[in-house]
Amino acid sequence: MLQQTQVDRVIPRYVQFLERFPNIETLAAAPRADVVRAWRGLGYNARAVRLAEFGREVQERFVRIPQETEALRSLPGVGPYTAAAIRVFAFELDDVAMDTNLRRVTHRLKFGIEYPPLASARTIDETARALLPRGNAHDFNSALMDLGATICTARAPKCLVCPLRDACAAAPISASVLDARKRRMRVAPPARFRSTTRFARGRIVDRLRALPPGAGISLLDLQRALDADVDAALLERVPALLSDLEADGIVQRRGEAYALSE
DNA sequence: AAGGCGGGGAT
DNA sequence: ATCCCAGCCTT
Repeated sequence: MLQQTQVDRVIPRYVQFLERFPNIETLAAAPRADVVRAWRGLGYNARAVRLAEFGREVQERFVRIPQETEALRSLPGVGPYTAAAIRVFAFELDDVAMDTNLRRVTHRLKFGIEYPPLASARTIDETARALLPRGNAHDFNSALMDLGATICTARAPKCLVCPLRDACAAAPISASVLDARKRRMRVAPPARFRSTTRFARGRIVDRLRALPPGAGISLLDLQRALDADVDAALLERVPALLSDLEADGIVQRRGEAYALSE
């Protein structure tokens, strides 16, 4: 849930999710569509599909969630960050969970303002590892993430109250300078969000999620339901979007009707 | 290496 | 209005 989604918005969903799926056995036994339904409001619905698969594969291949990086990485939805996060926060092992916060904090601390980038991802990672205190990875990761989320923020960092100010290569950062450097790097202006396929996909899945379990909806009815929210140009592309969603394992076609994939 | 994938809070 | 978020997977 925390992959590209802010902590404050995850917490209530996470609590609800654990009520419905309190352990890996329950998750493994649950229909995929149940997991996708429980995911409402979180976005990036493919993560729900991967989590459902994660549950099944853990039970099938490992019984319990493994601790080794290689084994974790072999599971669906588990990349470099998530594998390290499980090791650090669930198992108290020494590792670096390099998320967007740690990346930004480390860059600023050791190399200066991150626009333009002054170090490769690999170098950033090695730099953070060199700072990791043995036996205190949980505190280390937690502290730097919180620092990044509250003080060393992406937009307007609060260097004046930062405990690392004196040791920081970037401090004090002026918000306007940060903005200017960032703008200088920008290439093409992004499209209006409501006219993106991304928006339409989200509306489609949300409509299917609202269906009674087991029920489906025809293409025509679906387009009718989306008419108020989605541009006409995008409405024509709903069939293609449904195919994409089907390929992603989110949607299932049943004859002329569409539903969440079981 | 680049592009796709959501939704909502913060500024 | 725009930015950004405890990334991952596919091409």
